[in-house]
Amino acid sequence: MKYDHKQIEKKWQDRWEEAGAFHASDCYDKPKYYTLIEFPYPSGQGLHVGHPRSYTAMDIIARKRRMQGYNVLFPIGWDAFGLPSENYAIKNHVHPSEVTKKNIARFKEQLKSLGLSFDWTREINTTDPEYYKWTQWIFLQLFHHGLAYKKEMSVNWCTSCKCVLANEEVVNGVCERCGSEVVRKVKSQWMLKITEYAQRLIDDLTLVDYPDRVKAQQIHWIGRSTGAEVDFATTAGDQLTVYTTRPDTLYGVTYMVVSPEHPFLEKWKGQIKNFDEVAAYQKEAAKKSDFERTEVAKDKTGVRLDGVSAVNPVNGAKIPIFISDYVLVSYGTGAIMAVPAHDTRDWEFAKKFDLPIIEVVKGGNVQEEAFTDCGTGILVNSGILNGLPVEEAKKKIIEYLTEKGIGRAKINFKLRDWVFSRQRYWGEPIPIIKCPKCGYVPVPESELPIRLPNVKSYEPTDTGESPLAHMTDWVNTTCPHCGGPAKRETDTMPQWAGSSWYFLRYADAHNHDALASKEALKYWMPVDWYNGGMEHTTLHVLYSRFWHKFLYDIGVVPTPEPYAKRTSHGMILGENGEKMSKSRGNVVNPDDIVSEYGADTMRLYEMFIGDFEKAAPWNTHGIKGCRRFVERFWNLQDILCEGDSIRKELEVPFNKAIKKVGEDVENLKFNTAIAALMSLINDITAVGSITRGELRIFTLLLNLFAPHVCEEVWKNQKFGGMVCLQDWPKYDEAKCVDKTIEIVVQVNGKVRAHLNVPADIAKEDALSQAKANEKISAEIDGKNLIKEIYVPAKLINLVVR
RNA sequence: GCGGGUGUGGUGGAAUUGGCAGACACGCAAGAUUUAGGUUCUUGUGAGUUUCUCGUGCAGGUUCAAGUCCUGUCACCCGCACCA
Repeated sequence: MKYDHKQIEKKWQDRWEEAGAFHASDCYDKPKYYTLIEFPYPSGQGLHVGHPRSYTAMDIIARKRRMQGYNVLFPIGWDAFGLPSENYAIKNHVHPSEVTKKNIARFKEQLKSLGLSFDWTREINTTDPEYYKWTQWIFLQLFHHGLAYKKEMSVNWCTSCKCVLANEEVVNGVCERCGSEVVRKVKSQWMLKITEYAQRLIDDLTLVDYPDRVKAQQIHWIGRSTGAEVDFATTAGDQLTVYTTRPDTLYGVTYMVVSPEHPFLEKWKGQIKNFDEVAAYQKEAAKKSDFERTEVAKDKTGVRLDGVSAVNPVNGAKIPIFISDYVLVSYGTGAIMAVPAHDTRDWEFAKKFDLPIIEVVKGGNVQEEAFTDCGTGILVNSGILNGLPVEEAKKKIIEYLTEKGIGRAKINFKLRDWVFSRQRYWGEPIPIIKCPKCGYVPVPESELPIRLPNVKSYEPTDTGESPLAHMTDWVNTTCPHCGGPAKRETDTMPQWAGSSWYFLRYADAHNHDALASKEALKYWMPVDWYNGGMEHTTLHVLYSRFWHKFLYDIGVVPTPEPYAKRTSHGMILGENGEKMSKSRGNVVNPDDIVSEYGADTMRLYEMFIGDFEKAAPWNTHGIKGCRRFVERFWNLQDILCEGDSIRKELEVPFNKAIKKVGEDVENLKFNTAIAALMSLINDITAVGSITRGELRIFTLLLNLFAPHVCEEVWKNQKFGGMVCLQDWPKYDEAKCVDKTIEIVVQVNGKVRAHLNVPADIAKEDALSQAKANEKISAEIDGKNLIKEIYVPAKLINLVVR
């Protein structure tokens, strides 16, 4: 019999489907296991070899859990709203839903050809009104709870997409998606108050099993800092409040800085003698995009306010106020107290503008560089704080300021609220009606979903309005509150909306009355294991944790966190070690691999390629090794011998392999799990034959990685049923150790001999055998034996002089 | 600058309570089978001046013993970045 992957793979994909082998059961008394992959965006390019890396890994976990007796949910769906489909639609004058439909069909076919054990009965699609009804419903709940609000604000505007971007979508000053320049623009936007959850998003990381690097990145992104607000009196009459993390250095303040956008500047117009200069600087700063602003970061610029100054509240010193773009209006209070002796940026600015530098923490040479160390310094020149270490001084000054009513302890976050509107067509309409009398009125829940109307042109407008704005029939409506004429919101939601809750829908994908039933959520949540890309750490994962926490607070979901465990895979790079991309010409098409070598080989190779969590370059030669392995497995059928059990000589290799494959898979060490199976097949080949019992175990193990060929062998050998529905094999710990072992004998740390001894040999026997060894005795005779090191079952080291 | 990570044969990568560095695979070489081989099988394969020595980015240290622990340093990758 020759191995023919084309015939075998299609056949078993069909049989699994006919048998419903991978359908999650709705009977809730069995233990459940929910494995999740990031549902793909069905792009026009089709599947990338990167997709199957994550999918196969979770497929392996899902298959193993089924064999371990769990009711497994391993679902799939489509994150189908988004710009590429819309742009394609604009260019080719087809409806984005048509494009999406076509792309999904292609993706589906490609995914099915990989033999992934998805439960297709729960397939979802974010662009389906039955689905986005509930995305809109969640938005309404956020609105009712004051977490969705409209705000006039300066936003990131992509000049090419003609669309607002979230902070998270701006990378190095350019649009994450298209790479075009991003500028600031003031627009009225829907915002979501993710900042309200900042602290809990940090705290609850202790409840989940995420890799440290993911936790660290989220914590860093949320950017909590503790410090104090301090009120400074000014000669203009207003109190200028600043935020500082170093209130202990208050006596060292020699000037203050406000951001160019600070509202006081307009208010103080009459008193600022050099207002022309100030206005010119403001204008210059506003023109710069964020990118330019950070590009020139090295050189500090600014203008001193002539006519207004401040007073240091602790020592009465009169201090000048500057305006400079190194202070951001969006963080803290938009103003700072500058302590050049102990802050690098303030130090640079002070040097440039020749401002005094007063040392208040001893330990460095503040005329040479800022001394920022908080651990070792002692306060000096600081009145009531003199002699205190930094941390104590912080406490004392906050107490003092609080008592006097001129300051208070304060916690700040770098995290900003989430800009939630997009001026594009292909997204969920925001279910809000703007009434001239009643303001923003939510659409009644009974009217959901608000469907996307058919428009003639999907082209975004240059005024920055959504294409929906031209649809007067759709836009003009009546106010649900007062019944008067009103207009619909024409902005749509960002792509992140549908993906912020999709894992909930899988629990009960066809429910018409709720996003999912309470019982289904209670049973299936949380997701037990979620694997995805590192690039979503501060986007999708953070956003969906936020939504989930909100839904938890209003009693919709039963768990405070959506994902109990999150892991991340490394990228698959091109053969040249660079990121795969069309422009680099190093893209590998998974279809070609599946067609030439088969899905089983492809799956094995993607798992064998290297450490799952690290990036790995694709290597076409490497695939051959995996194909050979599959064929060697297939050919085991030709060397079958009598017997239904494992023979003595293979007892240890088999027990070891069962143990190792099981453990490695749990730790994402797929590469070494496969290596263990390759070793095992080498052991079998060395023996020259295999019993039915041995082949049975091997097939059960390999089935996780290469399911099709294993089903075929399973059927050929008439083991009964389907291999994917069998029990995971057990091993005997006692049979995982060899009866005789090899002990290394070292002299002065250098290997000099190997001993074959019984595994349970006593220390004395081992030592005397070692010394009796010819080579060893030649080394040690006539020398002083100072030390004997014995590591049981491993090594002997004789130290001589 | 801050946070996270990586550095091992010709190649992808194994090896972590410190205990034989290079598992497994690719590639390469020799041999066998074959009309043929981009097939299969067998054997070999870190380097060298080969009874031995050297070898895990570099320089030190601890230890009987270091890829692994400590100190310093270099290079590269990812994320963030004037966040007070």
